[in-house]
Amino acid sequence: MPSTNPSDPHASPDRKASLGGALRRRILTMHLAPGAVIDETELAEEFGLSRPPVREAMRQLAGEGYIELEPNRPARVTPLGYRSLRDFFLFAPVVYVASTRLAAERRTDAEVAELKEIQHRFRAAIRDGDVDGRVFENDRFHLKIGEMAHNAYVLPSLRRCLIDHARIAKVFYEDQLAARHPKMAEERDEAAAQHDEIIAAIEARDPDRAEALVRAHLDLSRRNMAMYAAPEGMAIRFDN
Amino acid sequence: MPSTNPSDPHASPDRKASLGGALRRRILTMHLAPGAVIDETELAEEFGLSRPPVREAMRQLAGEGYIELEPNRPARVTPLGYRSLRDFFLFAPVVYVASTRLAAERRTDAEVAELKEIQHRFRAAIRDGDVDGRVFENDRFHLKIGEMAHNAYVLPSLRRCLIDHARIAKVFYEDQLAARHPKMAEERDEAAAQHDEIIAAIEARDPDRAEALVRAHLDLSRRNMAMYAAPEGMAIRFDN
DNA sequence: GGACTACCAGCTGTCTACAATAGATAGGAC
DNA sequence: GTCCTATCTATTGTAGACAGCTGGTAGTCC
Repeated sequence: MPSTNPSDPHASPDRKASLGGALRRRILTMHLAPGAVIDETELAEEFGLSRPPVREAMRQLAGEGYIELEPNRPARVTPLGYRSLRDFFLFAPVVYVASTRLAAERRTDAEVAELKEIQHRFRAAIRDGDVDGRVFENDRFHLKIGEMAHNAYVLPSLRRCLIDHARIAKVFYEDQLAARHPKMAEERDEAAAQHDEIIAAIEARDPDRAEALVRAHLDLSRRNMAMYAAPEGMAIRFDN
Repeated sequence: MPSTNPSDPHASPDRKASLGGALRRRILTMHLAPGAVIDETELAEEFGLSRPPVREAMRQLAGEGYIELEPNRPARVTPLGYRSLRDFFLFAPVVYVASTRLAAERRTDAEVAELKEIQHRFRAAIRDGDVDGRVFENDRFHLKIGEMAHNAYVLPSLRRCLIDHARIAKVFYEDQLAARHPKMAEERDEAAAQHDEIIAAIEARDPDRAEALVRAHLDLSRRNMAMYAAPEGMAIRFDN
């Protein structure tokens, strides 16, 4: 019985919260691939729980959009289809702009400080070549801005977008060919620089500038994704 | 044991779906007031279920924003504070406009037909003075438009807004003093007429007109809410 | 008389065991 | 040989019982 083992890292007092956090992270970083089936029994054993609390956690994750449930069928990680990309770039700007504008108007000093800490960890992950950490801290960064908006409706909307933001980004980052592309390093640095500018605009309580910056930030992602999904043809001549 | 009673209306094959639907409806129509505690045991008995499936349903509802959960504390219906009104009218236009524009671009004929059916039931509820039915069908109407947008991110965002749209409207409609106000009947008819115009714009695949209409629709609600929350002073003279 | 403490009731959280359903596999019929 | 069908297994869904926490109450001490 794994739960009786004191060295088990998951035998902590709140194993359920641990389960939820772990599942979210695995889905965001694509360690659980879109469409992958999730076995209740397996998770229960891994976290030293019985199935009912695991099932509760699954329901919650389903409500948040991480997984999808069908009756009498195993739970599956929310798929990420070709349509997701289009859907995302249609709706995400709306949510991100609303979130960032409100954050610029309503932020507290303590929140700005916390945002800077997240950005610090984000830059550290880039420096260390830690792709998962980079995806995760980027998620935390935008989520924190959503919290700073202090609006009960913005935050859940943003959360749903961020799930697929992270997963779309991960697809791009982990592609080895794309990773070697010189534009890749450029994009990485520019994204980090944009984060700094967004922080500055929010700190200065300047919604207009914050909006312009976050639009540019999303546009950078969008252009990279387009380049990745529909690259230029290879420079090969068939004339030898 | 209520579940063994064949005449029990809740002993249907899918009691859990029934539970979720009933709870959502009760919360939308304010039969479960904001902040009200929800007793698991009570619900389990009412729907002829044991507590685990009830708890699962609660988690799902929490994820969707209907209720709030805290550890070792009873579940509570999501509160509806003075800030909710402001938050709602700040963010709802953004979501409704996105939803309606996309619906106008992507709708199918079958969906338009279904939307007209919902509108038919909405008008019937108004005619019959059925306040709960009016609130519920209005919710269904806007939700259907969200489905017609065929965008995985818009729909959950809209869902969260609609929960409080229904509840805010219910506060207004059920106020007896406001109900007697002559503006009330006017607003009722105008809202229904706007629904018809929105349907027409979506059917005509005209996103711009649909956007203008839905903005006007929200503005009508907003003005009424403002009037309700901050009415003009009473016309009483203290001179006798 | 007021305040602190220990007990107690009720609820939430969890576990084990059982029932029901879906998919897979093997057997038989055409 | 192919298709259909029936059984069988693995997984999901549910029930009932137990453990742990919270809040209230009553009793006692200062």
